Amino acid sequence: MNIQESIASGIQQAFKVCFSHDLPLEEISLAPTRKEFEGTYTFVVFTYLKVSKLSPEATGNKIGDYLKENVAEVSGYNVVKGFLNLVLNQSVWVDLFQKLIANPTIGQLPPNGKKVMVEYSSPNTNKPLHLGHLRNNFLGYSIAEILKANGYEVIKANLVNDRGIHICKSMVAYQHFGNDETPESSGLKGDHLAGKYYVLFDKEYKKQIEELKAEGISEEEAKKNAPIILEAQDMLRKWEANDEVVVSLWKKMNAWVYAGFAATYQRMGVNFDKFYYESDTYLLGKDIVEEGLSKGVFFKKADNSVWVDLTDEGLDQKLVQRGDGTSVYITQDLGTADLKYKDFKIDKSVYVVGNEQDYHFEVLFKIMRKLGRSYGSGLYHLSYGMVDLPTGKMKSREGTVVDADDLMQEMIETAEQHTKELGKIDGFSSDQATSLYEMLGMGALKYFLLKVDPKKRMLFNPQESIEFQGNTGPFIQYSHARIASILRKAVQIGVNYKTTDFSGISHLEESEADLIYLLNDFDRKIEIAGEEFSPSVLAQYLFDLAKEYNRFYADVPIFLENDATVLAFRVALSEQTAKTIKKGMSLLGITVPDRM
RNA sequence: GGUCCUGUAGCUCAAUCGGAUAGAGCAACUGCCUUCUAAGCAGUAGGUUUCAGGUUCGAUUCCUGACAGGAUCACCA
Repeated sequence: MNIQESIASGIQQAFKVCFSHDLPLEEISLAPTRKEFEGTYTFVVFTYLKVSKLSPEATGNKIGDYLKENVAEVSGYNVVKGFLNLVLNQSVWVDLFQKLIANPTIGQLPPNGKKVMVEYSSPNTNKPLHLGHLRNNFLGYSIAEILKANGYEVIKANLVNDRGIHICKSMVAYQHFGNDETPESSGLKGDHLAGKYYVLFDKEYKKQIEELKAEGISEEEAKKNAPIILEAQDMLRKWEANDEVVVSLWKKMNAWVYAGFAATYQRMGVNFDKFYYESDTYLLGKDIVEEGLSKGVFFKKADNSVWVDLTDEGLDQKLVQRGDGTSVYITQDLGTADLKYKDFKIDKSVYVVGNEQDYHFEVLFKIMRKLGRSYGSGLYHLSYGMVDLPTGKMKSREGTVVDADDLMQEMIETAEQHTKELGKIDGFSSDQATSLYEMLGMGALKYFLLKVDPKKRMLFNPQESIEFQGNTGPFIQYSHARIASILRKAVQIGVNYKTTDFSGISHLEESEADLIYLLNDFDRKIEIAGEEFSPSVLAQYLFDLAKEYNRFYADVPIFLENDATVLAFRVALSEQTAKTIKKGMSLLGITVPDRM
């Protein structure tokens, strides 16, 4: 039983004894005491005045007295208005700390026997990744790691959008303007090469529209009849008919793009257990349409099109198959959802997709639940907001995007410059220095994107957003490096912090108790982050932890301590903090250095 | 127009699902390196939580209504 549980059960007893009232354990909630007051946990008594039939103060005092007498961990209390602040015995902290360091699997909850798939990234193969994709990839990777830490078996999946009219646009433009250019001949990364032709297509398309308009054709008609768009549509038909020339071009350009993506993913530090390709899955879902019809979940209209009626759930009627029997977007998503289940027998499925698709996923999930899928209740759309630039929204076709590769490179270069200015690379080999810059640059970028609540849209200012001080990745990385330095010194002068028994310690500094409180909170934060699908919970926690450690570091000189046990305790406290930071940051996909 | 999301310090974000005097970082200003890494620590200043009502011991949080920003409402994906 942990401290909170034993206090809660003490409160339950107190209610029984003092007010002859049965209070269910789940109803008892303890909040951390605010810094200004003495105490660790606070119990708010206002709610229970009807039960106690006493004033707030008297109620608090009565419960406080009972807890002080009957709960070993509680050494004192104070009541301010209706807030009962509980002061814990100092020995509680030392005991708690000894338990923490005895646990070899820090930050890993026991297996829960459940399987979850996290689908993220899901790029289009007609253009390179940009800033928005970075948020998606970092979020997806991190939430997968967080779910693992919560005891799930996790499958990371990437559903690659490798077919459709947008892919054909790049291909048509390449046929026209490519001159057999290749990544090798152009020196461009494959995905950037494909992206170049996607932009060229749009340019030519716009030009043709203007030409048609000059001939007196309406804009609407011009958009439909520009020769190059007709060509792209024709190419899509040929692709679906397995035309040899089209398919071989498609394969060639896709291979370039995949090579480019692989390099980008590697630098991002993300990975996948399973790739799905829309070119394989786009015809799925027809059997589910049949199933839905026979179960009465779907219905047919006069033109033979198939619909689902979600008006009873506050939504509209939604088309799931066209009158001519061809699929729409949601048809294949229905099929893919089932495919994922068939492949892995998953209990839950998380889709990391931007919030512009909120409605789509609401519909998709409602349909799967109506169809009675076993995983229906485990479907979750991790919807995240856009990343805006100071100039407004990013638009790929207008070239106002922040390219992912460029941004990562820039971050790493900034980290290098910053590190050199601080003169911190004495004794580093050039390989070590390079990997440090990479670690810091990527750490800053990932932390920046992950510290914000996913569902909020956020602003990215290339000039100002990336800092290395304050609430940033490098600040936490720095704290880790500081501790690593302490540990090196401890080993050097022979401190036996791993085998010392700390139970004799009778006094703790405030910052030490606060640190233990935070360290003990790690598992709970992992749980919350998992339940809320929010890495930002962990990011915030790690910042608080690093902040608290730095406070301790400034307040308490470790190696000047005369008492060998206390000295060893402080080193052990440092080590536990380092382990927690390292594990926590790894759940965000961020690595931490031993020196910087 | 319907639906959904968001609105907190000059800026970027928090606030433990209704709790105490709303907290951090950046930017500004003051201190602290002959002591374990100053990418740090301590401090000053900065707020009518968009606005108006309501619910109650208590509201940034819940309800209603405005206002502002965004997304979506395709037989596109």
